[in-house]
This record gives sequence, C-alpha cells and structure tokens, in this order.
Amino acid sequence: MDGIDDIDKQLLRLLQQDAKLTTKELASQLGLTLSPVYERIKRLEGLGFIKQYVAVLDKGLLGQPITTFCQVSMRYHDKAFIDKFEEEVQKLEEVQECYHMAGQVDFLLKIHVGSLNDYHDFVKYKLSQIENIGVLNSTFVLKEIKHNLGYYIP
Amino acid sequence: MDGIDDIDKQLLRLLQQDAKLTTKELASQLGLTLSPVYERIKRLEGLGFIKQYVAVLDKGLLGQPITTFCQVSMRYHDKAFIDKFEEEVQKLEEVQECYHMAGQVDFLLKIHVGSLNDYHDFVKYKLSQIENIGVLNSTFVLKEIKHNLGYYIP
DNA sequence: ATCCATGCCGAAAATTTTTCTACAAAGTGT
DNA sequence: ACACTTTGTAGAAAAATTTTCGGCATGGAT
Repeated sequence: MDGIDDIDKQLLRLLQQDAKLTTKELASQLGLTLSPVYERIKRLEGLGFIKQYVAVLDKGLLGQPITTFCQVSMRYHDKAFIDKFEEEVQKLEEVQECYHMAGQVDFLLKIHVGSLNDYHDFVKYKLSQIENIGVLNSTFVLKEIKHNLGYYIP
Repeated sequence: MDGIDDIDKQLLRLLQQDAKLTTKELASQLGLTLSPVYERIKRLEGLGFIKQYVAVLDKGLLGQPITTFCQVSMRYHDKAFIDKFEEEVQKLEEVQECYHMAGQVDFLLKIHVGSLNDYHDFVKYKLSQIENIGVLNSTFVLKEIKHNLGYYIP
C-alpha cells in the first residue's frame, strides 16, 4: 500500500462501489473540496491503483444465465502445450476467467452460456477441440451467494 | 435480449470496457448524435441492463496478491445449516465470491488475501469456525490467464 | 529564519451532461 | 389514401461537472 493514505483508501472504497459519484459528492463525504479530491483521483489513476472504469451489466438480461466452473488438466505438461492452451482459451468468448492453478488440476475456467445446450456445444465443439486436454470436469453454479465487485481494502 | 437492438448492444460492449467514454465519443463511434445515445443509455440503465458503474482496482497494489479457490462441503444438508453458512460467508471480507454448486462439492469460494500466512489465518480462525463444514479443499491461483470484466454480447 | 515541498482551498475555464423542442420515418386505424 | 400516434433522432440551450490555475497554510530541511 505504498504511498496512499486513509483518505485515498476511502476514495477507492467509494469509487469501486460507484464510479459515477461526482467529485462534489466525494468531496463532501471525505470532508474536502473539489480540487484535492480531483487530484487524488488522478494520482490514483496514474499510480495504477485505479485500472479502469466499467459498466456492470446484467448477465441474465443479456441471455447468459448459466455459469459453470470447468476444471481442465493437460495430458502432457510441455511448455508448448500449456502455451497453446492459454492462447486458445483467450479466443473463446464464453470463457470469462481462466486461471493456472496449483494442485491436481491445471486450469480453472469460469464460463457463461445461455443454456445447457450451449454449454454442451461449447465443450464439444470448442473447448475439447484444444489439443492435449486430459481431464475436463464441469460443475454448474446453482446460485450466486455472494459476488463482491470490489476488493477489501484494509 | 428483449427490446434492445444492435446499437444498444454495441453501446453495452463499449461501456463495459470503458464507462468513462463521453456521450460525444460514443455518439461518433455509433454514428449518432448526443441525444439518442444519451437516451439509450438512460433506457438501458432503467431496464436494468446496466446495473452499476465501478472503478476497477489493482489487487496487487492493494496488498492482496494471492487468489485461491476453496471448495466447501457441508457435513449435513439441513436448510438451517446451509442458510447459516451463506450468512456467515457474507460477513467474511476475504471472500469475494461464493457460489452454491451442483455436484460433489456444495460451495465454491473465491478468496483474496495478502499472504499465505493470511490465508492460513483466514481458514483457521474464520472459515473453519463456521459450523458443520465437512470437506474444505483449497487450491491456489498460480497465474491469471484471462479475466474478462465484461460479458460476451452475441 | 528562510526555503522548499506538499496538500488544500477557491474561482474561472472547458467540457460534459441533461433538458427541451422539433422533425422524419414507421405503423395503425378509419 | 389520409390523418394519427409512436418511436427515434437531430440540434440547441441550460445545468452541472470536470479540469485548470493561482494562492495560502503547514511541516520539514538547509
């Protein structure tokens, strides 16, 4: 947490919940005037604490109500195969997240699709087309219990 | 995708990548003038397609470089135990996401901490304190291969 | 004690958001 | 075919916000 103070932290907490808060509103919540708040935001952007601003959409309304986690293990662990897998995964738009994991399984993928049928097609015609996949194990999300968009800031 | 057209979809694609784009910039990219773009955004917000706007922070700079996925199974599956677990998980600030899953394991948790030590403390003093947990299986993220912030919009 | 750096304030300028009126195209009912 | 309504867009004006800038305090260093 190099070089940021409690005011900066509070600013980050507020902005990661609502990026549309105006400098004016932020200033009043922080007990400052416009200028210092404005400068702090620019500084936090410059330092990389704030990476970007995004609109959060409703995946249900977008027609992708199904979320699954898919565990993938490679048959062989040559660097070339690993690189190839990572490269191919980037291209699959259904894959929202992909992590290289420690432990039994090599990769964990988070996938969004519109229906079970779409998931079937995704696995059969896209994912399993990637070379050298050994194990492929999918589990479905029944319910989202918690999904924080921001991080905990100590 | 009830009641939104291709222009709306393109608008959503742009905004979920960069919510700071001005109406002017959006208008020029969409080949429209300010007013229709402005009204479309308000409409998409009203319909719930756009849920909120957030700043995306850098978890490494915030001192939480470690991500783990933790699979949890309950010993007994009475509704009261399930409810209690879901309730307690909400309170744990290290837990960024929690899903009730189909399959062998009951819950999947995504957790952010600052160090392996922090993770140890989290499991020992917080997570495992919740009643009725049977299996608890943690796997660490070695590398983030892909992390789309937005959804794929067909 | 003076100088310099840092952070904040307040006001002005630039830009954007928001509102409002009007026009054109598409669909509906007579 | 005609008038009517609805929908979506354009353009301009008003309101609000962002951005810039000069100045004032506080604190540390020389």
